[in-house]
Amino acid sequence: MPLLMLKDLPQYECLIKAAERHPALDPTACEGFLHLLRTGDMVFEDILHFLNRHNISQGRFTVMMLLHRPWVESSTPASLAEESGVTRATMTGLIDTLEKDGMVVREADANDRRTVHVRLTKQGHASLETMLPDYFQCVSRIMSPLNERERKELVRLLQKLQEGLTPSPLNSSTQPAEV
Amino acid sequence: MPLLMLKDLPQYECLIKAAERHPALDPTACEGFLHLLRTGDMVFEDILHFLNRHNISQGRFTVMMLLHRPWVESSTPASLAEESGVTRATMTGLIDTLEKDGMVVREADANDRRTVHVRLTKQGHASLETMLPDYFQCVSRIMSPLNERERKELVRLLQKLQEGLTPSPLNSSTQPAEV
DNA sequence: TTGCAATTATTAGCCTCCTAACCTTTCAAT
DNA sequence: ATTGAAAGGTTAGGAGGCTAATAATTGCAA
Repeated sequence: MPLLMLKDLPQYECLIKAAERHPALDPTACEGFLHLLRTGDMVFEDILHFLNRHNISQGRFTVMMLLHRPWVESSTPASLAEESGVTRATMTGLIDTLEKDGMVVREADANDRRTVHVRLTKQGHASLETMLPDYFQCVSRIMSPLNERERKELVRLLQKLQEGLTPSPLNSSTQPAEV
Repeated sequence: MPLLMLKDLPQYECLIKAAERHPALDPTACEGFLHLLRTGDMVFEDILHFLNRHNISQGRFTVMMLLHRPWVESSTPASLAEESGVTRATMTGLIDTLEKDGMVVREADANDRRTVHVRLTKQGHASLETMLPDYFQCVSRIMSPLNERERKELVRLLQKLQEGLTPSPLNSSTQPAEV
């Protein structure tokens, strides 16, 4: 289900009229809000086509990207869940499928018998490298309507919004991810 | 699952370095792309809190909003599915739950015995009116980091992206929605 | 008028996420 | 040493999407 379920966005004039009935409605806020969700949906739908082309789910692709980082040789389910933003239970299922497909292997930890290490297989690395050019072309095409200056301005505005939304600044513990 | 599964966004320097290994990677495109999905996720997470406060799902809230439009007295499941961007099968389930909760009623069509009309009950209208002030305050708070000029600029940039993504301009058949 | 295609709504079954509970292992405090 | 809390991974069950198939109805065309 898309984040924003409305197929057609309300016109600005409609928002103005609706604001007469609803004092709390801020038209420009609503307009920006709706366009934000809508654009995210359309971008993600484009990415879904990429994922379908390569017969992989969003979750499995993200796990493979995380394990493909040059300085990461292996990782644990808990760490992958944390970096991905899914629960550990969900990560177990993602790893199950990836392992069944021969993309990753589970390995026991020598010191702590609770922890498991997940590593991309040779086939996993090769499979991801096959997808990446298509992925980056996809991203470039999506952003192509904006020039360099507009992209920078967009990022600046989005960062301002993100700062206002960050619940607690304590989450900057882990190292930033890489593509 | 969030649209973007990475908890921490890659730093711009990481993108530069990754571009050395991947010729197709455009750093500024990736940066904008990642921030766009990330911001959409954070905004939507905020809305999820609103929905949980009022014990309603995103889908059911959208259906009630569509039926609450002043010029809409009733609508059909097919039309609601179309406007919401979900399948008719999904819409059947949403209406089932709303009907069970007394928010909407199904009514037979006088002329076409295939079609069903869905209408908000008095209780449905009242229930939605109770949520709306909280909803609009939520939206206003989310957009509060940007001033009027920045909001307009954001909408302009997002619209440019949307135009590049629109698959076919034939979809402008239905009337734009209202909040 | 009779038959066939299109449309409406629904049902059934699948997938993937989630929460809650569970078992094992580790670690720390007594 | 022992016990209890914390952490890692997994399992079980539920919610909500989706596609595909089904049943009833309509409308058009031969």
